[in-house]
Amino acid sequence: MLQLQTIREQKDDIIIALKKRNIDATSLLNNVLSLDEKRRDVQTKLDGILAESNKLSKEIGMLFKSGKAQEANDLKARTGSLKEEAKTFQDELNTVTEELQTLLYQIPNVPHISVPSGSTDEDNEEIFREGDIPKLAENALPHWELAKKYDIIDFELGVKIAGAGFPVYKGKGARLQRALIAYFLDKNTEAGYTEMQVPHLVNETSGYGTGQLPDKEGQMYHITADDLYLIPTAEVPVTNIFRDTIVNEKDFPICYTGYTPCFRREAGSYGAHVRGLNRLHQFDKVEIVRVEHPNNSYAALDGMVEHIKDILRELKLPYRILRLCGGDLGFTAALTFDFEVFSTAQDRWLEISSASNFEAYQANRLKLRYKDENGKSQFAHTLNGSSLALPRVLAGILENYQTKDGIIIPKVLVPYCGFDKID
RNA sequence: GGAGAAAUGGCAGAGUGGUCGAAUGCGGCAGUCUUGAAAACUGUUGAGGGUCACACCUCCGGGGGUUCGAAUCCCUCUUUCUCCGCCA
Repeated sequence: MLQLQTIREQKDDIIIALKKRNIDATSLLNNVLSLDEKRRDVQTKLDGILAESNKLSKEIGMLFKSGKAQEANDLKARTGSLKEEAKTFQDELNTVTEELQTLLYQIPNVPHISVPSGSTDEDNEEIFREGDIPKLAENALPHWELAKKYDIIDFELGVKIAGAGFPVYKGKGARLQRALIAYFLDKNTEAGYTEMQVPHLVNETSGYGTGQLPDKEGQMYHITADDLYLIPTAEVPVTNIFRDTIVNEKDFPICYTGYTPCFRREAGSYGAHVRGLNRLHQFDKVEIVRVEHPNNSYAALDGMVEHIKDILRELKLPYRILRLCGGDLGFTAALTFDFEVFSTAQDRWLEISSASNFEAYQANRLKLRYKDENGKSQFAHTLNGSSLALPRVLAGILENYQTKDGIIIPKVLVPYCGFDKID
Protein backbone atom coordinates (compact mmCIF):
# COMPACT_ATOMS: atom_id res chain seq x y z
CA MET A 1 0.00 0.00 0.00
CA LEU A 2 1.30 3.41 -0.90
CA GLN A 3 1.69 5.92 1.89
CA LEU A 4 -0.77 8.78 1.94
CA GLN A 5 1.98 11.24 2.56
CA THR A 6 3.83 10.03 -0.53
CA ILE A 7 0.69 10.40 -2.63
CA ARG A 8 0.16 13.90 -1.30
CA GLU A 9 3.70 14.95 -2.11
CA GLN A 10 4.37 13.07 -5.35
CA LYS A 11 1.04 12.54 -7.02
CA ASP A 12 2.19 13.51 -10.51
CA ASP A 13 5.33 11.38 -10.36
CA ILE A 14 3.28 8.41 -9.23
CA ILE A 15 0.83 8.83 -12.08
CA ILE A 16 3.68 8.91 -14.58
CA ALA A 17 5.37 5.89 -13.03
CA LEU A 18 2.14 3.87 -12.96
CA LYS A 19 1.77 4.39 -16.70
CA LYS A 20 4.46 1.75 -17.03
CA ARG A 21 1.87 -0.64 -15.65
CA ASN A 22 -0.48 0.62 -18.34
CA ILE A 23 -2.66 2.21 -15.69
CA ASP A 24 -4.00 5.72 -15.65
CA ALA A 25 -4.26 6.38 -11.94
CA THR A 26 -5.19 10.05 -12.21
CA SER A 27 -8.78 9.84 -11.06
CA LEU A 28 -7.98 7.17 -8.47
CA LEU A 29 -5.32 9.33 -6.88
CA ASN A 30 -7.49 12.42 -7.03
CA ASN A 31 -10.23 10.53 -5.24
CA VAL A 32 -7.76 9.37 -2.64
CA LEU A 33 -6.57 12.90 -2.00
CA SER A 34 -10.03 14.37 -1.73
CA LEU A 35 -11.13 11.57 0.60
CA ASP A 36 -8.01 12.10 2.65
CA GLU A 37 -8.80 15.78 2.94
CA LYS A 38 -12.35 14.97 3.94
CA ARG A 39 -11.13 12.46 6.48
CA ARG A 40 -8.89 15.00 8.14
CA ASP A 41 -11.63 17.57 8.13
CA VAL A 42 -14.12 15.23 9.80
CA GLN A 43 -11.47 14.04 12.22
CA THR A 44 -10.71 17.59 13.27
CA LYS A 45 -14.38 18.32 13.89
CA LEU A 46 -14.83 15.14 15.85
CA ASP A 47 -11.72 15.82 17.92
CA GLY A 48 -13.03 19.26 18.82
CA ILE A 49 -16.30 17.84 20.07
CA LEU A 50 -14.56 15.11 22.01
CA ALA A 51 -12.22 17.66 23.56
CA GLU A 52 -15.15 19.73 24.77
CA SER A 53 -16.94 16.67 26.02
CA ASN A 54 -13.87 15.50 27.92
CA LYS A 55 -13.54 18.91 29.49
CA LEU A 56 -17.16 18.95 30.61
CA SER A 57 -16.90 15.50 32.10
CA LYS A 58 -13.94 16.54 34.17
CA GLU A 59 -15.78 19.58 35.42
CA ILE A 60 -18.80 17.49 36.33
CA GLY A 61 -16.59 15.11 38.25
CA MET A 62 -15.05 17.94 40.24
CA LEU A 63 -18.43 19.51 40.96
CA PHE A 64 -19.80 16.23 42.30
CA LYS A 65 -16.72 15.81 44.46
CA SER A 66 -17.16 19.20 46.00
CA GLY A 67 -20.82 18.54 46.59
CA LYS A 68 -22.23 20.91 43.98
CA ALA A 69 -24.68 18.39 42.58
CA GLN A 70 -27.03 20.98 41.14
CA GLU A 71 -24.36 22.66 39.05
CA ALA A 72 -23.12 19.28 37.93
CA ASN A 73 -26.55 18.30 36.73
CA ASP A 74 -26.84 21.54 34.82
CA LEU A 75 -23.64 20.71 32.98
CA LYS A 76 -24.86 17.21 32.27
CA ALA A 77 -27.72 18.60 30.28
CA ARG A 78 -25.25 20.13 27.86
CA THR A 79 -23.50 16.85 27.11
CA GLY A 80 -26.45 15.28 25.34
CA SER A 81 -26.16 17.25 22.14
CA LEU A 82 -22.40 16.86 22.10
CA LYS A 83 -22.85 13.12 22.20
CA GLU A 84 -25.17 13.14 19.24
CA GLU A 85 -22.84 15.31 17.22
CA ALA A 86 -19.92 13.11 18.09
CA LYS A 87 -21.78 10.05 16.93
CA THR A 88 -22.64 11.65 13.60
CA PHE A 89 -19.05 12.61 12.94
CA GLN A 90 -17.77 9.27 14.15
CA ASP A 91 -20.01 7.44 11.69
CA GLU A 92 -18.92 9.74 8.90
CA LEU A 93 -15.29 9.24 9.82
CA ASN A 94 -15.68 5.47 9.76
CA THR A 95 -17.30 5.60 6.33
CA VAL A 96 -14.68 7.88 4.86
CA THR A 97 -11.82 5.91 6.35
CA GLU A 98 -13.18 2.69 4.94
CA GLU A 99 -13.67 4.20 1.49
CA LEU A 100 -10.15 5.55 1.58
CA GLN A 101 -8.75 2.19 2.58
CA THR A 102 -10.60 0.48 -0.25
CA LEU A 103 -9.14 2.91 -2.76
CA LEU A 104 -5.63 2.57 -1.37
CA TYR A 105 -5.84 -1.20 -1.74
CA GLN A 106 -6.52 -0.70 -5.45
CA ILE A 107 -3.29 1.15 -6.16
CA PRO A 108 -0.37 -1.10 -7.09
CA ASN A 109 3.18 -0.37 -6.10
CA VAL A 110 5.08 2.28 -8.04
CA PRO A 111 7.54 0.64 -10.44
CA HIS A 112 11.21 1.36 -9.92
CA ILE A 113 12.80 3.79 -12.35
CA SER A 114 14.61 0.93 -14.11
CA VAL A 115 11.43 -1.00 -14.91
CA PRO A 116 10.88 -1.05 -18.68
CA SER A 117 7.43 -0.27 -19.97
CA GLY A 118 5.56 -3.02 -21.73
CA SER A 119 2.46 -5.09 -21.42
CA THR A 120 3.35 -8.78 -21.62
CA ASP A 121 6.19 -11.12 -20.78
CA GLU A 122 7.54 -10.53 -24.28
CA ASP A 123 8.49 -7.03 -23.18
CA ASN A 124 10.63 -8.22 -20.30
CA GLU A 125 14.23 -7.23 -20.66
CA GLU A 126 16.89 -9.91 -20.64
CA ILE A 127 19.83 -8.60 -18.66
CA PHE A 128 22.01 -11.65 -18.16
CA ARG A 129 22.58 -15.11 -19.55
CA GLU A 130 24.96 -17.79 -18.43
CA GLY A 131 25.64 -21.50 -18.83
CA ASP A 132 25.96 -23.75 -21.82
CA ILE A 133 22.90 -25.20 -23.40
CA PRO A 134 23.67 -28.88 -23.74
CA LYS A 135 23.41 -30.66 -27.07
CA LEU A 136 20.99 -33.47 -26.51
CA ALA A 137 20.56 -36.59 -28.58
CA GLU A 138 17.95 -36.67 -31.32
CA ASN A 139 15.49 -38.60 -29.23
CA ALA A 140 15.78 -36.43 -26.11
CA LEU A 141 12.62 -36.51 -24.02
CA PRO A 142 10.68 -33.88 -22.13
CA HIS A 143 10.70 -34.37 -18.36
CA TRP A 144 7.22 -35.88 -18.16
CA GLU A 145 8.37 -38.68 -20.47
CA LEU A 146 11.56 -39.10 -18.48
CA ALA A 147 9.59 -39.19 -15.26
CA LYS A 148 7.58 -42.06 -16.63
CA LYS A 149 10.53 -43.86 -18.17
CA TYR A 150 12.46 -43.94 -14.90
CA ASP A 151 9.34 -44.19 -12.73
CA ILE A 152 10.23 -41.22 -10.53
CA ILE A 153 7.09 -39.07 -10.81
CA ASP A 154 3.55 -40.38 -11.17
CA PHE A 155 1.14 -37.72 -12.35
CA GLU A 156 -1.82 -40.07 -12.75
CA LEU A 157 -1.47 -41.34 -9.20
CA GLY A 158 -1.70 -37.75 -8.01
CA VAL A 159 -4.88 -37.32 -10.02
CA LYS A 160 -6.36 -40.31 -8.27
CA ILE A 161 -5.48 -39.05 -4.80
CA ALA A 162 -6.13 -35.32 -5.20
CA GLY A 163 -6.49 -34.15 -8.79
CA ALA A 164 -4.48 -32.82 -11.68
CA GLY A 165 -1.50 -30.78 -10.61
CA PHE A 166 -0.65 -32.84 -7.54
CA PRO A 167 2.15 -35.17 -8.62
CA VAL A 168 3.46 -38.10 -6.60
CA TYR A 169 7.25 -38.29 -6.48
CA LYS A 170 8.58 -41.80 -6.19
CA GLY A 171 11.85 -43.42 -5.17
CA LYS A 172 14.81 -41.49 -6.54
CA GLY A 173 12.45 -38.74 -7.66
CA ALA A 174 11.33 -38.19 -4.08
CA ARG A 175 14.89 -38.38 -2.84
CA LEU A 176 16.03 -35.84 -5.40
CA GLN A 177 13.31 -33.47 -4.21
CA ARG A 178 14.47 -33.83 -0.63
CA ALA A 179 18.08 -33.36 -1.74
CA LEU A 180 17.24 -30.14 -3.55
CA ILE A 181 15.41 -28.75 -0.52
CA ALA A 182 18.30 -29.57 1.79
CA TYR A 183 20.86 -28.21 -0.67
CA PHE A 184 19.00 -24.94 -1.16
CA LEU A 185 18.49 -24.45 2.56
CA ASP A 186 22.16 -25.12 3.22
CA LYS A 187 23.22 -22.64 0.57
CA ASN A 188 20.93 -19.99 2.00
CA THR A 189 22.03 -20.63 5.56
CA GLU A 190 25.69 -20.35 4.50
CA ALA A 191 24.85 -17.00 2.94
CA GLY A 192 23.53 -15.74 6.26
CA TYR A 193 19.82 -16.51 6.04
CA THR A 194 18.22 -17.93 9.16
CA GLU A 195 16.15 -21.01 8.51
CA MET A 196 12.52 -20.86 9.64
CA GLN A 197 9.73 -23.39 9.65
CA VAL A 198 6.41 -21.65 9.38
CA PRO A 199 2.72 -22.56 9.16
CA HIS A 200 1.44 -23.62 5.78
CA LEU A 201 -1.92 -22.08 6.50
CA VAL A 202 -2.42 -18.41 7.21
CA ASN A 203 -5.27 -16.24 8.41
CA GLU A 204 -6.94 -13.47 6.49
CA THR A 205 -4.91 -10.69 8.13
CA SER A 206 -1.68 -12.26 6.90
CA GLY A 207 -3.12 -12.41 3.39
CA TYR A 208 -3.70 -8.67 3.54
CA GLY A 209 -0.25 -8.07 4.97
CA THR A 210 1.66 -9.32 1.95
CA GLY A 211 -0.92 -8.29 -0.63
CA GLN A 212 -2.63 -11.54 -1.65
CA LEU A 213 -5.84 -10.06 -0.26
CA PRO A 214 -8.02 -8.41 -1.23
CA ASP A 215 -8.60 -9.24 -4.91
CA LYS A 216 -6.50 -12.35 -5.33
CA GLU A 217 -8.57 -14.71 -3.19
CA GLY A 218 -9.22 -16.84 -6.25
CA GLN A 219 -5.59 -17.82 -6.50
CA MET A 220 -5.42 -19.30 -3.02
CA TYR A 221 -7.10 -22.36 -1.56
CA HIS A 222 -9.48 -21.18 1.12
CA ILE A 223 -10.50 -23.35 4.03
CA THR A 224 -13.88 -21.86 4.72
CA ALA A 225 -14.70 -23.79 7.89
CA ASP A 226 -11.81 -22.10 9.69
CA ASP A 227 -11.29 -19.13 7.39
CA LEU A 228 -7.68 -20.02 6.65
CA TYR A 229 -5.75 -19.93 3.40
CA LEU A 230 -3.21 -22.45 2.14
CA ILE A 231 -0.07 -20.47 1.43
CA PRO A 232 0.77 -19.77 -2.21
CA THR A 233 4.37 -19.08 -1.17
CA ALA A 234 6.43 -18.96 2.02
CA GLU A 235 6.62 -15.22 1.45
CA VAL A 236 3.25 -14.90 3.18
CA PRO A 237 3.96 -16.55 6.54
CA VAL A 238 7.62 -15.52 6.69
CA THR A 239 7.03 -11.85 5.88
CA ASN A 240 4.07 -11.73 8.26
CA ILE A 241 6.41 -12.60 11.09
CA PHE A 242 7.07 -8.88 11.02
CA ARG A 243 3.49 -7.68 10.94
CA ASP A 244 2.86 -5.02 13.61
CA THR A 245 6.46 -4.83 14.69
CA ILE A 246 9.05 -2.13 15.10
CA VAL A 247 12.44 -3.63 14.45
CA ASN A 248 15.71 -2.29 15.71
CA GLU A 249 17.71 -0.49 13.06
CA LYS A 250 20.75 -2.39 14.29
CA ASP A 251 19.08 -5.67 13.36
CA PHE A 252 19.28 -4.94 9.64
CA PRO A 253 19.74 -6.82 7.47
CA ILE A 254 17.16 -9.38 8.52
CA CYS A 255 17.52 -12.48 6.37
CA TYR A 256 15.22 -15.49 6.63
CA THR A 257 14.87 -18.61 4.57
CA GLY A 258 12.26 -21.32 4.68
CA TYR A 259 11.09 -24.36 2.85
CA THR A 260 7.36 -24.82 2.37
CA PRO A 261 5.02 -26.48 -0.03
CA CYS A 262 3.09 -23.90 -2.03
CA PHE A 263 -0.52 -24.20 -3.06
CA ARG A 264 -1.97 -22.40 -6.05
CA ARG A 265 -5.36 -22.83 -7.58
CA GLU A 266 -4.08 -21.65 -10.96
CA ALA A 267 -7.65 -21.34 -12.04
CA GLY A 268 -8.08 -21.20 -15.77
CA SER A 269 -4.66 -22.33 -16.89
CA TYR A 270 -4.68 -25.25 -19.30
CA GLY A 271 -2.77 -26.29 -22.36
CA ALA A 272 0.58 -27.62 -23.46
CA HIS A 273 2.58 -25.21 -21.35
CA VAL A 274 1.19 -26.61 -18.14
CA ARG A 275 2.22 -30.18 -18.83
CA GLY A 276 4.20 -32.19 -16.36
CA LEU A 277 5.94 -30.11 -13.75
CA ASN A 278 5.53 -26.83 -15.59
CA ARG A 279 2.55 -25.69 -13.56
CA LEU A 280 1.19 -27.39 -10.45
CA HIS A 281 -1.37 -26.87 -7.72
CA GLN A 282 1.10 -28.03 -5.10
CA PHE A 283 4.85 -27.62 -5.37
CA ASP A 284 7.85 -27.16 -3.13
CA LYS A 285 9.86 -24.02 -2.84
CA VAL A 286 12.65 -22.63 -0.72
CA GLU A 287 12.21 -18.92 -0.21
CA ILE A 288 14.44 -16.12 1.00
CA VAL A 289 12.97 -13.04 2.67
CA ARG A 290 14.77 -9.90 3.71
CA VAL A 291 13.80 -6.88 5.76
CA GLU A 292 16.05 -3.96 4.99
CA HIS A 293 16.81 -0.35 5.62
CA PRO A 294 15.39 1.67 2.69
CA ASN A 295 18.86 2.92 1.80
CA ASN A 296 20.08 -0.61 1.37
CA SER A 297 17.19 -2.46 -0.22
CA TYR A 298 18.39 -2.30 -3.82
CA ALA A 299 21.87 -3.43 -2.85
CA ALA A 300 20.14 -6.26 -1.00
CA LEU A 301 18.17 -7.16 -4.12
CA ASP A 302 21.41 -7.31 -6.10
CA GLY A 303 22.84 -9.51 -3.39
CA MET A 304 19.89 -11.88 -3.68
CA VAL A 305 20.33 -12.02 -7.45
CA GLU A 306 24.02 -12.88 -7.06
CA HIS A 307 23.14 -15.55 -4.53
CA ILE A 308 20.64 -17.21 -6.85
CA LYS A 309 23.14 -17.03 -9.72
CA ASP A 310 25.62 -18.84 -7.55
CA ILE A 311 23.20 -21.70 -6.96
CA LEU A 312 22.39 -22.05 -10.66
CA ARG A 313 26.09 -22.04 -11.51
CA GLU A 314 26.70 -24.84 -9.07
CA LEU A 315 23.84 -26.81 -10.60
CA LYS A 316 25.32 -26.03 -14.02
CA LEU A 317 21.98 -25.13 -15.49
CA PRO A 318 21.77 -22.64 -18.36
CA TYR A 319 19.75 -19.67 -17.23
CA ARG A 320 18.90 -16.09 -17.97
CA ILE A 321 17.71 -13.16 -15.89
CA LEU A 322 14.88 -10.90 -16.92
CA ARG A 323 13.94 -7.51 -15.63
CA LEU A 324 10.16 -7.59 -15.61
CA CYS A 325 8.35 -4.93 -17.56
CA GLY A 326 5.60 -2.83 -16.03
CA GLY A 327 2.84 -4.99 -17.42
CA ASP A 328 4.29 -8.20 -16.03
CA LEU A 329 5.30 -6.81 -12.66
CA GLY A 330 3.40 -8.11 -9.65
CA PHE A 331 0.92 -5.81 -7.94
CA THR A 332 3.04 -5.28 -4.83
CA ALA A 333 6.53 -5.23 -6.35
CA ALA A 334 8.60 -2.21 -7.34
CA LEU A 335 11.23 -4.22 -9.19
CA THR A 336 11.40 -7.91 -10.03
CA PHE A 337 14.06 -10.08 -11.60
CA ASP A 338 12.91 -13.40 -12.94
CA PHE A 339 15.29 -16.31 -13.37
CA GLU A 340 14.58 -18.77 -16.13
CA VAL A 341 16.24 -22.09 -16.79
CA PHE A 342 16.45 -23.32 -20.35
CA SER A 343 14.67 -26.58 -20.81
CA THR A 344 16.46 -28.10 -23.74
CA ALA A 345 14.01 -30.88 -24.43
CA GLN A 346 11.05 -28.51 -24.42
CA ASP A 347 13.09 -25.81 -26.14
CA ARG A 348 11.76 -23.10 -23.86
CA TRP A 349 12.63 -21.08 -20.81
CA LEU A 350 11.09 -22.02 -17.46
CA GLU A 351 10.75 -19.54 -14.64
CA ILE A 352 12.43 -20.93 -11.55
CA SER A 353 12.89 -17.87 -9.39
CA SER A 354 11.63 -14.40 -8.93
CA ALA A 355 13.39 -11.86 -6.74
CA SER A 356 11.58 -8.66 -5.84
CA ASN A 357 11.92 -5.49 -3.88
CA PHE A 358 8.60 -4.33 -2.45
CA GLU A 359 10.10 -1.21 -0.96
CA ALA A 360 7.68 0.08 1.72
CA TYR A 361 4.55 -1.25 0.03
CA GLN A 362 4.19 -4.41 2.07
CA ALA A 363 5.67 -2.75 5.15
CA ASN A 364 2.87 -0.20 5.11
CA ARG A 365 0.28 -2.94 5.05
CA LEU A 366 2.17 -4.94 7.64
CA LYS A 367 2.94 -1.92 9.82
CA LEU A 368 6.56 -3.03 9.79
CA ARG A 369 8.69 -0.15 10.99
CA TYR A 370 12.07 0.71 12.37
CA LYS A 371 13.29 3.72 14.34
CA ASP A 372 15.56 6.04 12.43
CA GLU A 373 18.43 7.99 13.97
CA ASN A 374 15.98 10.69 15.09
CA GLY A 375 13.81 8.17 16.86
CA LYS A 376 11.05 8.45 14.28
CA SER A 377 9.17 5.42 12.98
CA GLN A 378 9.83 4.66 9.33
CA PHE A 379 8.63 1.83 7.17
CA ALA A 380 11.23 -0.79 6.42
CA HIS A 381 11.66 -2.35 2.99
CA THR A 382 10.79 -5.98 2.33
CA LEU A 383 12.20 -8.26 -0.34
CA ASN A 384 11.85 -11.86 -1.28
CA GLY A 385 13.01 -14.36 -3.80
CA SER A 386 12.84 -18.05 -4.54
CA SER A 387 15.98 -20.02 -4.04
CA LEU A 388 14.54 -21.99 -5.63
CA ALA A 389 11.23 -23.35 -6.85
CA LEU A 390 11.65 -27.10 -7.10
CA PRO A 391 9.55 -28.49 -9.95
CA ARG A 392 11.07 -26.57 -12.81
CA VAL A 393 14.57 -26.98 -11.45
CA LEU A 394 13.80 -30.68 -11.39
CA ALA A 395 12.45 -30.48 -14.93
CA GLY A 396 15.58 -28.67 -16.03
CA ILE A 397 17.85 -31.23 -14.42
CA LEU A 398 15.95 -34.18 -15.85
CA GLU A 399 15.91 -32.78 -19.35
CA ASN A 400 19.36 -31.21 -19.54
CA TYR A 401 21.21 -33.98 -17.77
CA GLN A 402 19.66 -36.87 -19.69
CA THR A 403 21.96 -39.31 -21.44
CA LYS A 404 21.34 -42.60 -23.11
CA ASP A 405 22.48 -44.27 -19.88
CA GLY A 406 20.21 -42.33 -17.59
CA ILE A 407 20.01 -38.99 -15.87
CA ILE A 408 23.24 -37.73 -14.37
CA ILE A 409 22.83 -36.02 -11.00
CA PRO A 410 24.59 -32.62 -10.79
CA LYS A 411 27.76 -33.00 -8.75
CA VAL A 412 26.73 -30.71 -5.87
CA LEU A 413 23.60 -32.76 -5.31
CA VAL A 414 25.26 -36.17 -5.17
CA PRO A 415 26.15 -35.95 -1.47
CA TYR A 416 22.53 -34.99 -0.75
CA CYS A 417 21.06 -37.73 -2.95
CA GLY A 418 23.33 -40.60 -2.17
CA PHE A 419 23.37 -41.60 -5.84
CA ASP A 420 24.81 -40.04 -8.98
CA LYS A 421 22.50 -41.32 -11.66
CA ILE A 422 18.86 -42.13 -12.24
CA ASP A 423 18.54 -45.12 -14.53
C1' G B 1 -15.18 -31.20 22.89
C1' G B 2 -16.58 -30.01 28.65
C1' A B 3 -15.39 -26.91 33.27
C1' G B 4 -12.78 -22.84 35.40
C1' A B 5 -9.27 -18.55 35.26
C1' A B 6 -7.07 -14.75 32.61
C1' A B 7 -5.71 -10.93 28.51
C1' U B 8 -2.57 -3.74 30.70
C1' G B 9 3.45 -0.29 27.47
C1' G B 10 9.82 -4.33 24.75
C1' C B 11 9.16 -7.80 29.23
C1' A B 12 7.27 -8.52 34.24
C1' G B 13 3.44 -6.40 36.97
C1' A B 14 0.00 -2.64 39.85
C1' G B 15 -4.41 -0.33 38.91
C1' U B 16 -12.28 -2.32 40.07
C1' G B 17 -16.09 4.35 37.80
C1' G B 18 -13.46 10.74 37.67
C1' U B 19 -6.82 14.89 37.53
C1' C B 20 -4.81 7.14 34.49
C1' G B 21 -1.80 6.99 28.61
C1' A B 22 -1.52 4.34 33.09
C1' A B 23 2.53 3.06 39.60
C1' U B 24 6.81 0.06 40.23
C1' G B 25 10.73 -3.22 38.58
C1' C B 26 13.61 -5.05 34.49
C1' G B 27 15.22 -3.86 29.72
C1' G B 28 16.52 0.24 26.03
C1' C B 29 18.72 5.16 25.19
C1' A B 30 21.67 9.54 26.96
C1' G B 31 24.89 11.35 30.71
C1' U B 32 28.13 11.32 35.43
C1' C B 33 32.11 8.37 37.43
C1' U B 34 36.20 5.09 35.00
C1' U B 35 42.31 4.48 31.01
C1' G B 36 38.13 1.25 29.15
C1' A B 37 34.25 -1.88 30.81
C1' A B 38 31.13 -3.39 34.80
C1' A B 39 28.72 -1.54 39.10
C1' A B 40 26.51 2.77 41.11
C1' C B 41 24.04 7.32 40.32
C1' U B 42 21.07 11.06 37.22
C1' G B 43 17.86 11.86 33.28
C1' U B 44 14.95 9.78 29.47
C1' U B 45 11.94 5.93 27.21
C1' G B 46 4.53 3.06 24.15
C1' A B 47 1.81 3.57 19.31
C1' G B 48 -1.26 6.20 15.81
C1' G B 49 -3.88 10.67 14.01
C1' G B 50 -3.39 15.97 13.86
C1' U B 51 -0.27 20.68 13.65
C1' C B 52 4.88 24.76 10.59
C1' A B 53 5.31 23.76 15.79
C1' C B 54 2.08 23.45 19.92
C1' A B 55 -2.81 22.45 21.32
C1' C B 56 -5.98 18.57 20.81
C1' C B 57 -7.91 13.45 19.70
C1' U B 58 -7.67 7.90 19.73
C1' C B 59 -5.65 3.28 21.60
C1' C B 60 -5.20 -1.00 28.37
C1' G B 61 -6.90 -8.51 23.28
C1' G B 62 -11.20 -7.33 18.98
C1' G B 63 -16.28 -5.52 18.51
C1' G B 64 -20.69 -3.55 20.87
C1' G B 65 -23.25 -1.39 25.23
C1' U B 66 -24.23 1.35 30.19
C1' U B 67 -22.60 6.36 32.07
C1' C B 68 -21.78 13.37 32.07
C1' G B 69 -17.26 10.19 32.59
C1' A B 70 -14.77 3.22 31.52
C1' A B 71 -8.32 -0.09 31.79
C1' U B 72 -12.16 -0.51 35.74
C1' C B 73 -19.37 -2.27 34.97
C1' C B 74 -22.43 -5.32 31.14
C1' C B 75 -22.78 -8.28 26.39
C1' U B 76 -20.14 -10.77 22.58
C1' C B 77 -15.99 -12.71 19.89
C1' U B 78 -10.91 -14.21 19.86
C1' U B 79 -6.67 -15.92 22.25
C1' U B 80 -3.85 -17.95 26.40
C1' C B 81 -3.44 -20.87 30.91
C1' U B 82 -5.25 -24.92 34.40
C1' C B 83 -8.22 -29.43 34.93
C1' C B 84 -11.02 -33.35 32.25
C1' G B 85 -11.85 -35.93 27.49
C1' C B 86 -9.71 -37.25 22.72
C1' C B 87 -5.18 -37.73 20.14
C1' A B 88 0.27 -37.61 16.49
